[in-house]
Amino acid sequence: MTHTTAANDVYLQIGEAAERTGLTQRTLRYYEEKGLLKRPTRMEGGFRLYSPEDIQRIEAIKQLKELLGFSLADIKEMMDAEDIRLQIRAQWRKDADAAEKAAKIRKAREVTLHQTALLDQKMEQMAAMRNELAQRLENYDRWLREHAADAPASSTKS
Amino acid sequence: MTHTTAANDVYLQIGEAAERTGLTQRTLRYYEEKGLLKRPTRMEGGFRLYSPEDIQRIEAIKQLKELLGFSLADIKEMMDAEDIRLQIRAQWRKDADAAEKAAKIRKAREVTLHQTALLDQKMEQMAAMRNELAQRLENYDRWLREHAADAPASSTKS
DNA sequence: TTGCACCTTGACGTGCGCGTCAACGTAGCT
DNA sequence: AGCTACGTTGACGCGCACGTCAAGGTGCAA
Repeated sequence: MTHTTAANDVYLQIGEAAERTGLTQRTLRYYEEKGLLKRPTRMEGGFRLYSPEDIQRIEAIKQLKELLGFSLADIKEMMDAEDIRLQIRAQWRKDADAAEKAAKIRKAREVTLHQTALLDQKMEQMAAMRNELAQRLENYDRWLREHAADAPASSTKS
Repeated sequence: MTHTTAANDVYLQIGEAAERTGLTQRTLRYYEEKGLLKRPTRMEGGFRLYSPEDIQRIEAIKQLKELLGFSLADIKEMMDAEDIRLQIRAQWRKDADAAEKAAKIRKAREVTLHQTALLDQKMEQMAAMRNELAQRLENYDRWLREHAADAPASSTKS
């Protein structure tokens, strides 16, 4: 409330955007530089203004990177596919060439299919891993239960 | 069969180990240098000999890295925990101090619990993502079905 | 219009995860 | 003993994903 620019607007300057997404300003500029983010709208003087959609996109990127460990190059591919998707939705009525639309959609479908396959593979492996860990945990717990009273003279607390 | 060292033995030199695991010799040495792999047994002249267990461990590391995108530092933590686990199993009978064993086990349990939590979180997010993709796929397919006959004069095959 | 917080674009620095030589030793066949 | 493939330890290089100044412009309140 002190002197924050456009306090009631939903558009965020880079500082606020960084804070909200948990990234740094440098990172946001870097993503933009690498084509992961489109150039956001600017104020008169050139200050970046991030729309809510921009913020969403940033958080999507963050997830893909931190959660799934994809490289920025990988993510760019995905985002490009996503862009095509949105582009399709935008041009839904304007462009009348149905054949071309079908081609685009098939392309998008293919990419999406590939992504789901990758995801499925990862999830499968993770599930297997999780089972191993769970089993391990059970073993620990069982041992601790069985030997709960065996300790000779250790302090009983903690 | 040409002149491969100890062709009938299960122990592998670094070249073969690299080939089997799909990593490079440099990477294997690097992992060893970083403490991710224990120093493997050596031949007289200092050549590394990887045991089947070593190979397994290498492949575990590879999975954790490539599949889940963990950093080598993260993986080292996990492997250290795993080492403690194996150490416990090895010293099962020798060391009689039950209290100490319990402490180790509780520590290992804690680490394992943390790992499962991380995994669960990741899996949850991935499942959500997968749903989005699946929905998208459905939309594509539906569109393609609905507009299958709409195309003006496109070839009917494919 | 001055002041300060916030922003801009370079440009160089940094840690990770290796790649890539260089110089040299070893294993095993002949 | 010699040849050659395979290995050893440095040490420097590299691309990625940013971190970190530096030098300057912008926005807004006082």
